[in-house]
Amino acid sequence: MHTMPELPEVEVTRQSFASRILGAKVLSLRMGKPLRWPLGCDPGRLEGARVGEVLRRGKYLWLPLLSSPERREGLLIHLGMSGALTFGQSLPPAGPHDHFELDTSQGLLRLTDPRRFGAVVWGESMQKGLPARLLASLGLEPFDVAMTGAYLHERLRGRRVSIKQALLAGDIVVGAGNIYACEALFMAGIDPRLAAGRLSLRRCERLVLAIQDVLRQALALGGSSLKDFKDAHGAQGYFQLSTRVYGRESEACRVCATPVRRITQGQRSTFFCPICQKK
DNA sequence: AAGTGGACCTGCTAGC
DNA sequence: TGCTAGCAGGTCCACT
Repeated sequence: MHTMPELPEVEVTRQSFASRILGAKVLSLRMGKPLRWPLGCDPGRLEGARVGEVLRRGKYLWLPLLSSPERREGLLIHLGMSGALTFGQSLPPAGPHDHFELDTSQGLLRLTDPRRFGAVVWGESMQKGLPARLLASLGLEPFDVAMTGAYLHERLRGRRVSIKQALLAGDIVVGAGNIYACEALFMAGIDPRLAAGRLSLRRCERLVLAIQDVLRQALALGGSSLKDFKDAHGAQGYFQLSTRVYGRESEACRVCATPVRRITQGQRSTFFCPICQKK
């Protein structure tokens, strides 16, 4: 029951427990082995707080914990590479990879994260302290109305990194990780090695649509389950059954049958079709 | 400022 | 069968 958390998986997770945990009263909080950052507060201070509406920003979730009317405290949660949240009233006993548990009046919220690149960080609000710092440099949400070809074109101007790496950096547009960046570039017919600043406005427009398209599709399929991603209900996703290039090295391109290539960019694998993605 | 590479950590699989 | 190398969904940070 672990994961592969790009935007669709994080959003699917959010939707799978947000309404069930809303209004719950915090009974206790326990941390296991260290995650990416320390929690940043005494776990006891959150007891008695009420859970507000769970929000998503990029691949982060914000869990508001209203300890009093004027306090907008909460927890910023990131799933890292291998994290998964589960929420329920009778979860199995905690295992060796369960490093965060929030017991509430409506169920137990648990983060399972073998690699521990994930994080649970307390903040007085989303706009203060460590949460604010982590969120500050995030780019636009892919479905923001301001997310247009013109915006992308403008933000990529002068950038010499490859378009693939520019997408992954997350400071221009959030949400597409390694899988969906590869998929979106394929759908837009763009060579992942192309310098970001050399994309024409027209290509930027196509790329925006492709990113939105692929994320929408993945969302509709409940996300990807590469290893065994499951949402907080335990339902798995099916997007991985339909990837066009990701994870398909040497297999035939679904459009032109040319073998899909795998290259390394910024220490990450990139999959693409050398024919369908010429420049 | 922008680009690059290292760091964090565990588990799984392919290959010998 | 058993060991080892290589790879995996992310992103921060230090350095050039």
